[in-house]
Amino acid sequence: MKKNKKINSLKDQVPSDSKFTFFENVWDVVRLVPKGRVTSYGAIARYLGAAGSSRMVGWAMNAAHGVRPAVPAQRVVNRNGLLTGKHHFGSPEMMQVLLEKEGVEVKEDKVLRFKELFWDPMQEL
DNA sequence: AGTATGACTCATT
DNA sequence: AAATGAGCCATAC
Repeated sequence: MKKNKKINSLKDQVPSDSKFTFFENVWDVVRLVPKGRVTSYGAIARYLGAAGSSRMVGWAMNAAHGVRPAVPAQRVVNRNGLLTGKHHFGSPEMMQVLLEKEGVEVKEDKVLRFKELFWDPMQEL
C-alpha cells in the first residue's frame, strides 16, 4: 500500500542498559534547535528513530525541568504549531513570552509562520 | 499487575 | 473541515 510503516519502536532504538538515553537524546536535539526556530515532538521522535512515540518526547520535556544545561522546551510545539505544552512552564504565558523574546511570533497559542520557522532535525542534521 | 493518563500524530468518519 | 478512534509507550496509582 501507500506506506510501509514498520518503524522502529522506542525499545528497538534504545539499548536496555540506559533508559535515560532517549531523554538525553531528545534534550540534545532540542538544544540544537536554533534560536528563533521551532520544531515538533513528532519530528524529534522520528529523528531519534522512534516515530509514533511522539508522546515520549513530551514526557522527556516534562522531565527536562531542572536539567542542566537548560532545555529550550519552548521551541518544541506540536505539529500544528500550537503551544500545547505552555501549561507546563511556570505560567501559561511564559512559553509564549520566551518564544517572542527569541523572535518567534505567537498568536493565540499558535506559532506564526510555523512552516518557515519549522526546524526539522531530519532535514537539518 | 492492570488501568488510566498524557507537552502527539495519523487515519478514518 | 471538525470530530473520533486508534496507535504509541513511559509513568502514576
